[in-house]
Amino acid sequence: MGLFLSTYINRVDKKGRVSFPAPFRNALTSPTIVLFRSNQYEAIEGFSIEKMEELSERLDAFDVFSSEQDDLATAIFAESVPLSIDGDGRINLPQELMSFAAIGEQAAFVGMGKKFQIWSPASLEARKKTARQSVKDQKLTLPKTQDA
Amino acid sequence: MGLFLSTYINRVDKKGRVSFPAPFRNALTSPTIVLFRSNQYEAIEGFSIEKMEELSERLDAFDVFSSEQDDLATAIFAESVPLSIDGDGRINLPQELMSFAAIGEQAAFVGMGKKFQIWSPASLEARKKTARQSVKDQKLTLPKTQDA
DNA sequence: TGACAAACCATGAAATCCCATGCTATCCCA
DNA sequence: TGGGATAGCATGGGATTTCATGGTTTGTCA
Repeated sequence: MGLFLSTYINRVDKKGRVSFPAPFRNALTSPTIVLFRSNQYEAIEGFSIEKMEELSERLDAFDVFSSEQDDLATAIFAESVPLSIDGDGRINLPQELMSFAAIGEQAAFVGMGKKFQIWSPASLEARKKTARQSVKDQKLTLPKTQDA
Repeated sequence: MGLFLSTYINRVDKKGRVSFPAPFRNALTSPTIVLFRSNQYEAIEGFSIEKMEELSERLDAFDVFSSEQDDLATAIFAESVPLSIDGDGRINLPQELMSFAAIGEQAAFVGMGKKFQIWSPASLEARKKTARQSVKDQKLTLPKTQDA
């Protein structure tokens, strides 16, 4: 599976339909995604269905004893919404998620590698600013991979 | 994967197409590159999509739902622009990146080893001048191993 | 039969592909 | 070594396809 990269802003029509960005579609191996509320922001978070299955396995294997993880997993799996991409490359954003993320006429699809988020464009701008700042301030860097 | 070396200046046509220098193409293993705004200069930076995949793996070291992961992913992946090189060896420079780097009719491709930059030729000249001066003044040398 | 969701169709704009051209560097052979 | 043939490359223009987006019809289920 490819990566979700870049940011795309698409229009939400009155039926709640939005075009799922073509590059994101190409990153998927199956036309099904899973959406749920971000636990940090007023935004929607999403994975491919494969990633969701992988998460589930990981939780089963390692994290059963962390109650914190368990709560999170429970919340996510319980509240997640599976959506399929229609023949025209669109998804139907559930009303409840839209209002949670304050999404109106436009939705910003934000690529984050293996996951993506959906924001109201206005909130996203602020978020990007603080993300950049936070990386700078905390001097966050990516750890090196162990060479195989 | 080979290295990006030397500097090439190519013409940007009215559709926003530029020939991606042949030696740079040969340095790639897949015809997809990723561009983003340099955070130091008014220039575009880029590398191969493989590099991006490597970054994604490193990001996996963080917990999926941690704010560190989120900050990094937002700062890195959300701002990037994937582009594929067409059958004629050209890319389509997004308008937004072009104006950020003040690129008009010509684009200068600057090889920097594993990454490259794209400049407006004029800005590049200025930059080269100060870079040379800085090397002279500070007697900069290369570390034995360097971070990307 | 009515209401809602899903499939289907239409359209304009933008990105991509395809073909053509001329220039330059390289090759090849006398 | 000279010089013509050849191939690679940057560049331009037109044709074609993709994509986002809007509307219409069909299907489904109460």
